[in-house]
Amino acid sequence: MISTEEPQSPGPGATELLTPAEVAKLFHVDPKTVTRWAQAGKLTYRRTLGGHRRYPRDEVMRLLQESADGE
Amino acid sequence: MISTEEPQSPGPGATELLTPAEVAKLFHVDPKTVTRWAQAGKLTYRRTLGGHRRYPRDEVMRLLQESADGE
DNA sequence: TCCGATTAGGGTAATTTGGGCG
DNA sequence: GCTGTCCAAATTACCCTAATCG
Repeated sequence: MISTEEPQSPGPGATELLTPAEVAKLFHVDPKTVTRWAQAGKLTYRRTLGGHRRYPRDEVMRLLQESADGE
Repeated sequence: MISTEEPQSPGPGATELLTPAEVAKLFHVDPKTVTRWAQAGKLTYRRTLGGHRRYPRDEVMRLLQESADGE
């Protein structure tokens, strides 16, 4: 059975990365807020060669689910 | 990323979230009252990494219709 | 290389939280 | 029991310019 999840297949060893805007929309906060979370060590991130932050999809989705009260 | 504003369809696994102020305006009550509804278990919610509450849009809209009706 | 959209910074308002009171 | 308001602290939102992304 093929997984009916996201059609993204980065491949082995590669992590799906989300832009600050994507993370911001998931939490319904400002992209700047996501940046503060990263600076506070609440979010892991990688940086592009130009200095922009990219966030691991797995990390973000996990935190999003953990934030639910029904969890 | 084109500015394709999509107020709906946030994506799989993601729920559209509203701020306490938005919910408060929809119900015409104080944001504090919305917080009490959440604490009382009458309203499900998620937390930002900073501790602020975000409420599922569909949940709020459903309760809003129920309250408007003679339920 | 040019170009639109996004992001990084910093600084300042506005909102939210939690408790308590009426 | 339920709601609105006051308070202080913390968090988030919006303002700007310059640089980066695609």
